[in-house]
Amino acid sequence: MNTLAYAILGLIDKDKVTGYDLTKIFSDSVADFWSAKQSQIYTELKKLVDAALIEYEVVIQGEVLEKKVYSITTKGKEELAAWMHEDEPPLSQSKDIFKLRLYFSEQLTSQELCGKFEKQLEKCQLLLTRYTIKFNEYDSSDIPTAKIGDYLLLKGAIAHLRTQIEWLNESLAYIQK
Amino acid sequence: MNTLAYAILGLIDKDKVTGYDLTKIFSDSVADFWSAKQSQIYTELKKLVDAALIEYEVVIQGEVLEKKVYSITTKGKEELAAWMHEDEPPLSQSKDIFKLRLYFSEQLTSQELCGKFEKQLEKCQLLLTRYTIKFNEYDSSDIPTAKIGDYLLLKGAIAHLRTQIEWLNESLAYIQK
DNA sequence: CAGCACATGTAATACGTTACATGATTAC
DNA sequence: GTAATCATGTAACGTATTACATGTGCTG
Repeated sequence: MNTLAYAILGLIDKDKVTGYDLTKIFSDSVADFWSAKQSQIYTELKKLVDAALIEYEVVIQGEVLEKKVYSITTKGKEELAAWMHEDEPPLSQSKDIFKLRLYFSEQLTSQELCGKFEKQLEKCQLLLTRYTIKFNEYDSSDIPTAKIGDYLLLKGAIAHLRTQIEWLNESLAYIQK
Repeated sequence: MNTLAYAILGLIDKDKVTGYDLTKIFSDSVADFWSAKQSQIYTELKKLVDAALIEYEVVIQGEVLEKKVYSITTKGKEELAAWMHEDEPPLSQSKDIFKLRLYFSEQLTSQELCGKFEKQLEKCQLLLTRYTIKFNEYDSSDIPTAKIGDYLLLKGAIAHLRTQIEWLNESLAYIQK
């Protein structure tokens, strides 16, 4: 089983969802630390059903539209619990094209590089705004146990973005001088 | 052409290297923002030679061992320059199993979660130490133009790790209370 | 009734990892 | 002389993306 399978298992365990719901979750709420495309999700769901780790109930939406609402099985819960207790792998090595290009920055003029930094800054600031809005929806004095993970992750993502923005600004100043 | 191809092109442009050298570079110096395995590197080198973006000279190491020292062609330089000027893609979505598990933290006891945070902290601290040693090798008042990218990237990686460590410590305190 | 969101699936292709396979050079 | 490092390559498999393919439901 791959990580995506466990991610799906965990999400279904949190809440009964359809494949469509998962698609949205993987492109929005958990996108900061895991992502998957629609086609991958549907194929993985099928495998999980075959492995009897999840099952589904067909629900009629409107007149005829059948949707599959998935839930986790006992066997699925066991698998998920076992995975949760596994040792963590080495620190994740992310791939970042912006940084890669920066490593080859001799190729660009100072002006061109600054332009790239400015665009990157904008993107980070936009995302920071979105995350901050989300964060402000929490009442920090009263986080329900089930939401502690979400809360801490969001806090981490915001801290990371702030540091990134600070670094981009400092680097920009450094290049301009 | 995929990003790995451009990464290799950029590295060969910086310095004549062998496939073996690239393998080390991708697992050490640039691993923080791009990585690749040995098998992938050798296949990609072959493709780049076929596309006439790089060429190689066979050098005899010792008595008989033939090694291929790659260099970039004019066509390769053009391709690299074109790629460098492309617009940046959306902010990279990294995949992080530690964070994914944190999202499902209800599955774990407080003690278990703390254990995971402590282990993660150790890993981050170890890496920070390594990066700091590297950073101290620079004379910050005199960075040669060709090394500005390296320097800024290292600075960014250190800032990122410090923030990560701070976040892990705060989160640990939060869970323990 | 139009346009967007909801809903599910498959096929082809591309990218990445693990494992296999082999041999020379160097430093101790 | 032996172990670590240098050096190159392929095969099989696993994971991920893009594109194809289709149809319903809801809101204005």
